[in-house]
Amino acid sequence: MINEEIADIFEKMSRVLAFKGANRFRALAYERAARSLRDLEEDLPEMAREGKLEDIPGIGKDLAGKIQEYIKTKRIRQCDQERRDVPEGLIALMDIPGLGPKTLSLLHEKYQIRDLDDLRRALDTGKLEKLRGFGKKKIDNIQRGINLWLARHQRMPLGIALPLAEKLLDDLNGIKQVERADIAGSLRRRRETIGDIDLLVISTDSPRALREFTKLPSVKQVIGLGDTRATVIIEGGIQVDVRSVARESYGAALQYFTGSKQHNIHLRTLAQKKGLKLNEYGVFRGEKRLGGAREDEVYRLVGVPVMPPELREDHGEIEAAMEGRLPKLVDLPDLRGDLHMHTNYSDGRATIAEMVEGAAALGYDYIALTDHSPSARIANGLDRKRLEAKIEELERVRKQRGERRPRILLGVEVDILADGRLDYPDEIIARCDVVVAAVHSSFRQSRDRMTKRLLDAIANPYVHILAHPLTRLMGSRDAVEFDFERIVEAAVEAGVALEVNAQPLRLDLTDAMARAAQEAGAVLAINTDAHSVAQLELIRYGVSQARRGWIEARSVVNSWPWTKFSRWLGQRRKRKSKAA
DNA sequence: GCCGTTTTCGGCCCGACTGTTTTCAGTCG
Repeated sequence: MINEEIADIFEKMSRVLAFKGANRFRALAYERAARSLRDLEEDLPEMAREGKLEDIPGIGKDLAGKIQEYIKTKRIRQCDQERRDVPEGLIALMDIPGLGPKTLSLLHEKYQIRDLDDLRRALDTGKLEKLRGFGKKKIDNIQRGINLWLARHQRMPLGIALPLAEKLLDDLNGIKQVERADIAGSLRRRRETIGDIDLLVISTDSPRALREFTKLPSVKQVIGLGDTRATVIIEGGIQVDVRSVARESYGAALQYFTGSKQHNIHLRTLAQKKGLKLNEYGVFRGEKRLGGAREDEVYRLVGVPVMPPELREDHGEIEAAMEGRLPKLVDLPDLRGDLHMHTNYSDGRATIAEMVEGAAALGYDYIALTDHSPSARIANGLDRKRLEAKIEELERVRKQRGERRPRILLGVEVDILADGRLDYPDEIIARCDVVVAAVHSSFRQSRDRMTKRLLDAIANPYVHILAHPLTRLMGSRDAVEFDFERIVEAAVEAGVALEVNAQPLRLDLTDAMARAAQEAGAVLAINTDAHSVAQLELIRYGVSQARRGWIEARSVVNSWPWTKFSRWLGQRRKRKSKAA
């Protein structure tokens, strides 16, 4: 997409300028612009045609001209020129922790270092020690930064980071000097991938508490240790920052370290306009401290109602809060059922009875057991005969449990074949209470074919849910390509729900797509796709993803009471009979 | 390079930590 291409150019430009020692605010302007373009929903060429480029935050006359130039010629001359004398590999090195533009610039000038290999050679031969300002510690730090960079080149999925952080919280709470500990940062905002783990504590003796923290068994390496902050590496090469603050500043610190950066800048700007100063210690007017012990107090003083962390991306939540139109985000207790899970009839590990028992423990009112259709051979998809066997067993479990919840619905996860047909004939899926359709093969079809394929599936009157629409697997498989707007439109028209799949490597739909779908009037289903009893608990990742997408319970079919939900299940089929 | 309820110039979020510095620059979040 052209927006991304231009954002990349601006991002690089920002780094090139910093490297060259240009006015740092000029570099910052490019960085801001790049971010703004990445957040943009509209197509740049379209906005250019309508003369609306300068409406984009951070885009002024000059950058609008550069965007125009790129749309016309696929390049931006001034950016190409600026980049000419800066080696490509050097720019990438700015991602290494501890290496900034100034240091790299010096290394380039003195030793002609152009890329990672040059840098490592220079380190190995001990050349750097001769440079002014380069002591042993600094050189060690660069070496460590390189290792870290190589190890965690990719961000960690939320589903790995959150349990690790929760374990660390337990450990912190076990330290005598720690009064309270919380998760902050992108983890608290539940971003789908996490760079570092940020933790915050109140302590009776901060230096001591932090020292104790660095001695925990899970800590592999101490990067930094001060009176208010400790930075360590834990197992798996993950960086953890712990900050200790006074009780009266805790709310301000929690707000500050939760971010996002853009959200904070926006909030600070508002504070400034009111003549206030907002930092991690509190809200101040001049020297006078107005508050900061509680997070909601910080927001209130700035004149913005507090909002859930998942919204804090500066994607319109501050404006929405001030205008009193914050969404009532869906939450875990809202969910009354899970509509996508597998048993040992296909590739799940647990029996029907075990899955039902697990769902009962979560307090669900209804669930659908959705095993695979036959073309999913690796997943042991059910042919007609085994489907009959499953139906019989399901009946047995139903009888055994009597009136006890959850209600057990016969479901199926039917493959959407490459040509758009479903992997069961209508007469079979018509017998299922809940039909979940999904792509599991031919991922690389053209955008047009994939769009048609999904439209065909949505058009089938027995389909209730389009599962994991993007079909991505983080770190191993890219999302399939299709015209999302058309799919949403068709789903709204048909009353088909789009899934927010809670599997940590899927998180599919994305937050932005879920939000766009809800805005277009679509309904959603938040499901685990569980393959074991334990995986039923993954639901929280689906919920946090939905919350990041501003999703309200009213849009989530499996938060609806049984009568409303069962009516929705039946509605599709009535339409069919009306049409027939 | 952007931007404006201190507005067309002069700011731009702001504080902690580190290392090597004798008073601060670089980097990070």
